[in-house]
Amino acid sequence: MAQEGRSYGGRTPEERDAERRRRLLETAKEIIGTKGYAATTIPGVCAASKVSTRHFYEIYPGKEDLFVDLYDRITADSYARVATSLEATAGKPIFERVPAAVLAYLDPMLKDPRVARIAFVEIMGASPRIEKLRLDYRETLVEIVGTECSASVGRGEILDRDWRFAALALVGAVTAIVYDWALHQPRSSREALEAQLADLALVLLTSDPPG
Amino acid sequence: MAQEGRSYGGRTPEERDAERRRRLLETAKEIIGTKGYAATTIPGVCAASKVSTRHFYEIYPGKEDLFVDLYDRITADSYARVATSLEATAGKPIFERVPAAVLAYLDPMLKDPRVARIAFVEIMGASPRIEKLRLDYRETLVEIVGTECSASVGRGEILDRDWRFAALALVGAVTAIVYDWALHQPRSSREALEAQLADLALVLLTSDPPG
DNA sequence: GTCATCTGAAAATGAGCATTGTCAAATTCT
DNA sequence: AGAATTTGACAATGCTCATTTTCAGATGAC
Repeated sequence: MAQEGRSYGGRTPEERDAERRRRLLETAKEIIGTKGYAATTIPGVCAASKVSTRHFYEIYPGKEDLFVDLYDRITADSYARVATSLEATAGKPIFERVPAAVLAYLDPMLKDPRVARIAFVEIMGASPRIEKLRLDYRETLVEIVGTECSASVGRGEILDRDWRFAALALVGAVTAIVYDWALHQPRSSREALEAQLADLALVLLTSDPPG
Repeated sequence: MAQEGRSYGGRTPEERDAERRRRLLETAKEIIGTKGYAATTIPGVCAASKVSTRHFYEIYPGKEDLFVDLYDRITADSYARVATSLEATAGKPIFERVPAAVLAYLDPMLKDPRVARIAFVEIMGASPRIEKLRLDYRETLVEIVGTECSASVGRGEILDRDWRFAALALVGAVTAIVYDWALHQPRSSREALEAQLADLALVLLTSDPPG
């Protein structure tokens, strides 16, 4: 019947909850990004993040929900970067906008191999709900590519083509390459990789289609 | 102490074993390719394939081994097709060999969406052992691409480039596209998709690299 | 100071399998 | 026919978690 609690340790209930959630997400990133989702257990995450299982279930309905929250935040971050990039390059030619947007999206994965593993590998086929989430998010990406590129076609910059096909190719290729780069040691410099990725994006989205 | 058994039902022990293995593999393909590896249980596979769990453990040490066997066979099949295709097009220009080999590899996945799901999604991050298997197999593919394309460079057909990067891009792109095609209904004709995939392979492996 | 609330740790519960063992019926060999 | 082997169904075991509950101590409100 407790309406909503009082302060404790100098923090409001909301602050305490947010702090626990932050620790859970940080630990989940570490464990899922290192051992994989299948090898991740709730007691394990709770122990490593110093949050009791009781508090865990006050925050999340279950294990899957923690993963969904984590993936949502990773994706939202990347999408926000893409939006910012596209705004920043508004009015510029597609040959500048596309590479900038792709690299903006990938920045979190290039900075942290755990994020790359979560977003590109662990997310796949983890569960029906998570798989649907992944495909829905990807569809948004496909639409963004289609919208931007179609507009560019209208401006006479590039030739029209099957944008869904091209977008899927780009997403698949970039996924495989970045995950491989994040895993391998030694590896080329981030700058070199980014130059290759920018070229790849241009080839797939802007160079004249065959046929 | 039984050395090795006698015939039963008109079949040798080896034949009976092979028959059970065949049923297990067929059922595993159906269940893993439909519900996913995470949702697959040994009792479930055994019931659906009419093999008792006792016999299952006479054939496989455990659950993971069935999946490994299935994936091994799927991969071996595709690799054999690639080898056959490359032999059949020996001496021909790279612009013919590459598309033919790529489509030869993909034939089993284009014929059966369950195979596409297993080879392209369920295999990812399923377990450390299976993930290593996937990456090892992919490395073989990367080497084949590198070998064939470098030879083509030597013949003056195409320009040299980072073949590992190009091969990973091709594998990643093709994976995403074929899985998407296998899942979506309605979908374009297989012929149309194959034409697009062939173009994609040519763009990534043979068209002049930027820079 | 006293009582209600909040906390972290740990124990308790329960479900879902993977894996092993049992056994009666079917088949083969001699 | 009779002994030995093989089979398939099913019961039994045990383990790994997810999820719930307990509880003694810490903290805040008044």
